[in-house]
Amino acid sequence: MGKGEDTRSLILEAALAQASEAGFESLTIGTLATRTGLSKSGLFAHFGSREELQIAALDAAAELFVDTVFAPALKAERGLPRVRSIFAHWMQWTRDSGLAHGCPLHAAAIEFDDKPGPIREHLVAHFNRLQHNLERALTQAVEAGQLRGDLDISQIAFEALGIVFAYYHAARLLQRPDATTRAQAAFDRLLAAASPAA
Amino acid sequence: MGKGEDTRSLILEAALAQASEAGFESLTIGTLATRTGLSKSGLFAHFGSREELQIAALDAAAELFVDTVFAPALKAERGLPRVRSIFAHWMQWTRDSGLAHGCPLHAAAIEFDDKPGPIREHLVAHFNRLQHNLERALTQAVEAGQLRGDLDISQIAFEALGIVFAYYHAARLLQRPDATTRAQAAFDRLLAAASPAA
DNA sequence: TGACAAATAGCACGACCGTTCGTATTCTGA
DNA sequence: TCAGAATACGAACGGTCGTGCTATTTGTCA
Repeated sequence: MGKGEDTRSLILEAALAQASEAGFESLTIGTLATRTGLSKSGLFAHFGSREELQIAALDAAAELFVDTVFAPALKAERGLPRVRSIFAHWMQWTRDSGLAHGCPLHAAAIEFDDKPGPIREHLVAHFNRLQHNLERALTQAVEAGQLRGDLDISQIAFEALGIVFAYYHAARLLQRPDATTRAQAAFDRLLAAASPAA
Repeated sequence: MGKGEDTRSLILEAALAQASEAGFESLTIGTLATRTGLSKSGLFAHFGSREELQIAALDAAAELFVDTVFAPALKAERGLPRVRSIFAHWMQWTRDSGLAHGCPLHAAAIEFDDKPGPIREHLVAHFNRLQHNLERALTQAVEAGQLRGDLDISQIAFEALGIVFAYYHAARLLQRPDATTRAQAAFDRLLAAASPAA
């Protein structure tokens, strides 16, 4: 009950767009107030502090990520198809979720990797969950006999993350048109080396 | 001639440390003035604008990167040894160069990937140079017969960059002790798949 | 419909931002 | 040594920052 909840999620929506464009440091009360049409103090009252606002936005981003990347991948069948589906959704998740500019989680990862505090802790938890979800999908592919049994799952997840980071870098900063192709090739090679046939 | 040059490089040294700790957005006149013991206006006079200061710091970081990563690798012999040397220096270049905290270039890459302007252009140029230097070393390994002749050099460079990004992420944000091992394993696998024997 | 709570606005605060300008200090070369 | 240039400082500016406080509006339920 209450329309406070409504405006709160409107604020968070604007916050995600802002974080996507210019990072979490740019998540300022004044900017967000202008963006939502609220007054500074009116917006402020919803969170109590800037840090709480940043945490709320971070958690919202993580939730949106799960909904956009992992949830749809559940429709693909268990094992390799689901792994490939996760990767495909992952690369274009900001587009799919309306965050036209970069991945807020990636931005936060660099901005807060050296700043202890609750934001950093939330961020680490989100990335650990991402890693865990990814490893589970990979494990299922192993169980289905689609990937080698002696595989180091954690290593595959590590390298997959790297491919996505390189993709973001090439696509966004360098604006390279071959970014998608390169990332896909890297991922295919990663899975090929992990398949039992070889 | 002149002591202006001296203080200027002292300022840039402090700026690199600051950017390593908290990113380029944290490169503020006031902070840097305190850090160097100069007055705000005194420091300001050396650059004329904050943006010029940021550009100078960015260029200094890129120069330091080349001196710390590529220059020492020239001592290793041409081909695979040099490629491996580059990678080894790359992973620990911030330690080697006294920037105890993250890589400023990596931070800048995320902070400015969506902000057009001279800073972004400088950054793109630096990363293109990095890519070029890396590809040259790889090409030499191909010419020496240490890597396959039909190799897509650019693809290898793309994936190597991804491995380094994943390493930064695991080592800094997640503080995972296996970060170095994972990155080295990924790089070894990358080179193994590119070697002619297979 | 009226009372009460929830939500929002208005205003002020101290701090820091980049920048300008006039002045003082320090260095340098003849 | 002494003039002139190079360098650094201090104070002030208009802005924006996060955050309190007090009103005022808005929504909700008996």
